Amino acid sequence: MDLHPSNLGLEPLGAESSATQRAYQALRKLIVTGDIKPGAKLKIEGLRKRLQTGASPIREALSLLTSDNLVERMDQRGFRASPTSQQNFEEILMLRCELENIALRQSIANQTQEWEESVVLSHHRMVRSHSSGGEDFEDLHKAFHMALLLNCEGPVLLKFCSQLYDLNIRYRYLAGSAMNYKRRDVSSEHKNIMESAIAGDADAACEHLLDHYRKTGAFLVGVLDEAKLA
Amino acid sequence: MDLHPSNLGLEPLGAESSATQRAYQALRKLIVTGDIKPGAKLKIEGLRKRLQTGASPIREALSLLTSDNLVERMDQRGFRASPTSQQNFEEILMLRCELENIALRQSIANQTQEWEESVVLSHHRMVRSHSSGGEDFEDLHKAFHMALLLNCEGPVLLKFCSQLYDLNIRYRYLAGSAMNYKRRDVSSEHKNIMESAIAGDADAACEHLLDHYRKTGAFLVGVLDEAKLA
DNA sequence: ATCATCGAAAATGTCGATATTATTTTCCGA
DNA sequence: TCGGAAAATAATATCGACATTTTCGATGAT
Repeated sequence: MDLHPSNLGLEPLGAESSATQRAYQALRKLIVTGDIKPGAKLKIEGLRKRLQTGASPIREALSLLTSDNLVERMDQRGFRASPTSQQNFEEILMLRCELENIALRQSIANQTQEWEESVVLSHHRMVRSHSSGGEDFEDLHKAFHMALLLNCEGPVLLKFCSQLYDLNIRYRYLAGSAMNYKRRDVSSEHKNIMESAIAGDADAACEHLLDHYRKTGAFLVGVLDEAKLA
Repeated sequence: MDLHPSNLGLEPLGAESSATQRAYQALRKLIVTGDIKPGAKLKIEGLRKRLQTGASPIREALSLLTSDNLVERMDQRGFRASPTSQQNFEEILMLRCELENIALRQSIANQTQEWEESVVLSHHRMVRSHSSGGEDFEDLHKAFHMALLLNCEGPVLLKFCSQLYDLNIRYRYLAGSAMNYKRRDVSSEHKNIMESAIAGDADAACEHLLDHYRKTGAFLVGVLDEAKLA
């Protein structure tokens, strides 16, 4: 019964029905992963050839991405990928902490068996992909974090969280995607979050979650600083 | 130097440059004010005639509105105005309280002379329009509330607040726009917020602000309940 | 009489072309 | 030689037409 298509970016990416959806997903990925650099101009003609589709779907996809804060529209001068900055990163981090704190507490308050199981399952899949060096780790990582929140019964809140996740992960790709997770022991952090959440201890779960974000954040600021990004 | 066009919905609506912008603003207004009813199907052909423009601008405008949560896209079945519900209203109210609380505190923390003046000015304009029964009261009311937050130096946060404001005001129109403000003494609430903010008292300002929202919210839930909306 | 299936009508999504607008290059004058 | 205006170039924004999909209604069988 879910009529909302651009749901949370967690659909099976394989066979999208409309060309617009394909272009939307493809462009989103290109921008989030950094294949299209922050601030880069997005020329319709170039994208048309790159994605093998017409101009209309491209244009609609860009319009959708505009309101996701991944693309900016310059009134009669086309589109460009949203620029990055340390200020922007810190704002995203702050908003993520605030909103996910709310969402996670609600999720835990509404605790059900199905939700518990979905959290355990998504965690397991993420861990398995990580140890086997799976290519889909990033998707599963997002799936895990969203699974934690998904029980909160607030569609708008969830959408904000999903948007902010994508905005944030963009900075991780900028710093080199593999590196971060090898150098930090992030597994135990995930495990702590999951276990506290399942145990119904909202305070502990949120503390672990926000800690996780702030540590990742501090780490990233350091790396990005070296890379002279901002 | 502000390149972002769909800024916060506070631009002069008069002469938009592109047809897409015109359609976007027009459709937004039609939906927010309830001229287009919640859940109504948005047929391209109909809108094309109604707004005197081509199909492409309409489609792009609808795509933009989709990410603003004012329009929903059904994969191969066109668009429709987002439905309303009491749950949705309560979520919006909650998020507004959380986010504006953050934004207002930051605004006050960054207090400057220009900001103070813009708050006073926008308040005065709103009051004047109200007493003279001006047609633009709703726009000025939004301008006042946004002016309070505008100093917070967080573009994403501001955008969220602006979006939530529009989602919220939609419910007020649903209940009959004039009625609400006549029956409640909202003037003193506004005044309290403004004076506390200018005085630099963040705690008091936020308390007044959230109180203002919660009172309006409770009032609206009552009215909407009678109207058997949700 | 009810339900399923088929067909007609309408609406969506997509494409190619065109006019308008921005950008770059060139050329002329100071 | 440098600055600025004007033409040339490129890119965007918009339109109209077409193909595909959905929806609604009618027909016919059980």
